[in-house]
Amino acid sequence: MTRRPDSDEARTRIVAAAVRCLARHGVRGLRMADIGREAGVSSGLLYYHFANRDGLLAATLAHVNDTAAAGRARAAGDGRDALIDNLVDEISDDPEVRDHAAAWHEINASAVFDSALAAHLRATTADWQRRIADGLMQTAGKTAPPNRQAADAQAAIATALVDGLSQRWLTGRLSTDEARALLRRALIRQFGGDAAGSTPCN
Amino acid sequence: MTRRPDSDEARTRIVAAAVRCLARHGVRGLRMADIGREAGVSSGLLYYHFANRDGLLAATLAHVNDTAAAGRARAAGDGRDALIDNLVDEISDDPEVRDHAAAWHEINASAVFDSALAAHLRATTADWQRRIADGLMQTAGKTAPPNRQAADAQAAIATALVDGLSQRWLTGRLSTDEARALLRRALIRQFGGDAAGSTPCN
DNA sequence: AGTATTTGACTGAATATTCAGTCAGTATGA
DNA sequence: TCATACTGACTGAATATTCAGTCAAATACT
Repeated sequence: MTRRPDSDEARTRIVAAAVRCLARHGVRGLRMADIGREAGVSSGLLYYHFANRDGLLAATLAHVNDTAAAGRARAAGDGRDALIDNLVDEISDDPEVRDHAAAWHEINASAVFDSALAAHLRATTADWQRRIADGLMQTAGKTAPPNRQAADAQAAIATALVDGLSQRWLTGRLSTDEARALLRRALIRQFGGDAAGSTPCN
Repeated sequence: MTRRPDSDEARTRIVAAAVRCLARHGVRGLRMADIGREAGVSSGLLYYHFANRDGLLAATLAHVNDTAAAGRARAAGDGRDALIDNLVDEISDDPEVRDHAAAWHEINASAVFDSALAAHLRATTADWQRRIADGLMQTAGKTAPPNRQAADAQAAIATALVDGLSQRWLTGRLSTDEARALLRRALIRQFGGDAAGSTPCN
């Protein structure tokens, strides 16, 4: 706790500011000067901590990615209903949730043209899906024989649904309530009772 | 092939070039000079045909939209299976389909921070969903009472699913075959009605 | 202890770069 | 000759990047 200005702390503040800017203006609207202002730091310091705009962007995206993973990890609750609630809560009026969703979508969009980013994203998504598939396996026993492959497929579909609907929501094509209701409905049907994975359709 | 009054042809070439650039580099990587080069035309001509970058972008978006709508309209076939086939074909190794999907996703991503774009997108999406809901209504009679509201919801979910999975595919998190299989599976479950019996797994 | 020296986070004005948009001029067909 | 289609060098504003210099804390020396 020395008084000396702490390099790490500033770096962290910069990345946090960049996340906020990213959520508000997108990758294309991300200005170094804005980030500096938002972080309460000079523009020069950005270059002290990061090689250039791309470097800062990469760090920012990595941070969002990590935050996503962490947030999903802490989400608790047993059973299929809790699982669905967690997923539905990825869409919410909470500004923090919205910012996070916007940033996440920016990463997704950028990853189409950035293979390094795509690799990170692959890992995070795999993690997220694994967590859901695990949840499904634990609850499946009650209604159907556990089937890992089916659970994986359902998890993949579920996360894609979350992303697809949350994009509709972020672009104002669906209200928060509509998006949540549709997502819940879709998830219930996907995870739903009909002897789950026992029907391998392919 | 008259030599001079080529205005329309050049305009078309420019838009086509813009679509290609959009699919390759995203909105954020879209440079007027690049579009000119790609179209084999001077940068000045872009401004002869379009008011500014936004105007060209709007025309490009409209073109992608029209192409999408046209493609979807021509896709014929009755019944739920044909409907599902059409949706699954939004994911394909055909380079044209891939470019189109990439452009579509860029538009989606940009629309989060651009309300004008969002308005366009809202209209196109509504169109797409209506078409699907119509299809569902026509086939629903056989297994369930037609219910417009339910059909609308299913259509919204279906298109979100297409977008969500196709993003996974564009970022290399799913192969073409995986994405198509998952999408088909999800749609069957979604449309299948919980009157599950009618689920032909093809 | 006190004082000199070094370190490194940090600033912001100066400079470089990028890119949408312009314009003066050329070529072509009617 | 007139209008239209077109060119590409150029401009300027917005942005990214650099760098000489400041200052507080850490360290070394007496």
